Amino acid sequence: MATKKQKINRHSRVRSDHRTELAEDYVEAIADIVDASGTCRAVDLAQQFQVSHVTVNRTISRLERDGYVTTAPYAPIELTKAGRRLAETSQQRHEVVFQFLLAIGVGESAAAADSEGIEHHVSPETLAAMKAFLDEQ
Amino acid sequence: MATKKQKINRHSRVRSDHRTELAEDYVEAIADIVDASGTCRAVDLAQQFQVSHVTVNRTISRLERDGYVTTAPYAPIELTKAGRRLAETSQQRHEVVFQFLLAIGVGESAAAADSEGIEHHVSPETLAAMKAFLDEQ
DNA sequence: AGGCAAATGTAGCACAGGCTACACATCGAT
DNA sequence: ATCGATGTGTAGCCTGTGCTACATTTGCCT
Ligand SMILES: [Mn+2]
Ligand SMILES: [Mn+2]
Ligand SMILES: [Mn+2]
Ligand SMILES: [Mn+2]
Repeated sequence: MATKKQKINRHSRVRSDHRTELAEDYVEAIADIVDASGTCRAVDLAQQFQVSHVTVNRTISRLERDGYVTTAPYAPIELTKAGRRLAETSQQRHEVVFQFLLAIGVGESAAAADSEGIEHHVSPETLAAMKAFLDEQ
Repeated sequence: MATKKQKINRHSRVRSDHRTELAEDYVEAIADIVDASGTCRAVDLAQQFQVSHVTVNRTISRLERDGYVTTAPYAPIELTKAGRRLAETSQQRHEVVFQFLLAIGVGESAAAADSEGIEHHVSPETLAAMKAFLDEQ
C-alpha cells in the first residue's frame, strides 16, 4: 500500500511545533553557552531563559529522556550527537528568520524578539522562500 | 517616578505570546463559525481544532473566566465585546501574515499552516513591516 | 408521544512546564 | 582545613491542555 499522505490539520501542526520548541531553544542555548564559556551549567540556562533552576532541571530531564543531552550529578550539561545536530539546524533556521526580519525593515530588537517565537513555525518551504529573498537582495 | 521601561527577555516574550495564543485562535474560530452558520457549538470547535469536546469545554471555561465568551448549559457559545474585539484584531493580523507569506512565494498550503503559528509572535513593528511590504508590491 | 442519535456535561487521569522552600554538595578564599 | 557563597537536588504545589469513559440532555424522526 502507498504511504498515507496524512493531511495534518493546521492547528495540530502548531501543537506539534510547540512540542519541539523548548528542545530546540535549549540545545541552541547550550551550544551557545558551551561555545562562549567552555561548559554549560544549569544556572546559565536559568539566567538565559529567566526561569528557576528547578524548571531547568525538569526540562533537562526531558531532554535527556529524549536523547538530546547527557547529565551527571553536579556535572555540566553535554549535548549528544543528536543534540548537536538539532542545535545546528535550529541555529541556522533561527539566523535566517532573524536576518529576514531585518531585511524587510524590522529593527534589531523586535527582530530578535519575534524571531525567537517565529522560528519554530517556519516550514522548510517558508525557510526556502526567506533564503531566496535574502539572496535576491 | 518615570514608568519603568521593563526590558523583557525574549524567551519570556515567547512564553507570554503562548499564553494568549489559544484565546486568539478560539475567538477567531468562534467568529468564523458564527459568520458561517449562525451559531457556534462546542462540537464545531472540536472539529476545527481536532481535539476532544472535553478539551474544548475546559478551554471555553478559561475563555469565559477571562471575559472573552459567555456560555450557558447546552447553549451556543457567544463572544463578549472583548471577545469580538480580540477576534477582529487576531483575524486582521492573521490575514496580513498569510498574505505576506504568499507574497514572498510560499504556497497556499504551507502559508496557511505556517501563518497559524507565526501570527502569535508577530509584534506590531513586524506587522507594520509586513503591511508595508504588501503595499509596495 | 417515544425513542434514538448527537451534543453536552462530569469524573478522573496524564504530562508539560511553571513556582517556592528546603536540603545537600562543591569550590574558592582565607 | 574550614567556612560561606554558590550551585544543585528534591519535595510538593499549581495551571494549562490533552485524553477516555460514562452520564445526562436535547432535538429530531417516526
Ligand atoms: Mn525560539
Ligand atoms: Mn489564527
Ligand atoms: Mn494561530
Ligand atoms: Mn509558538
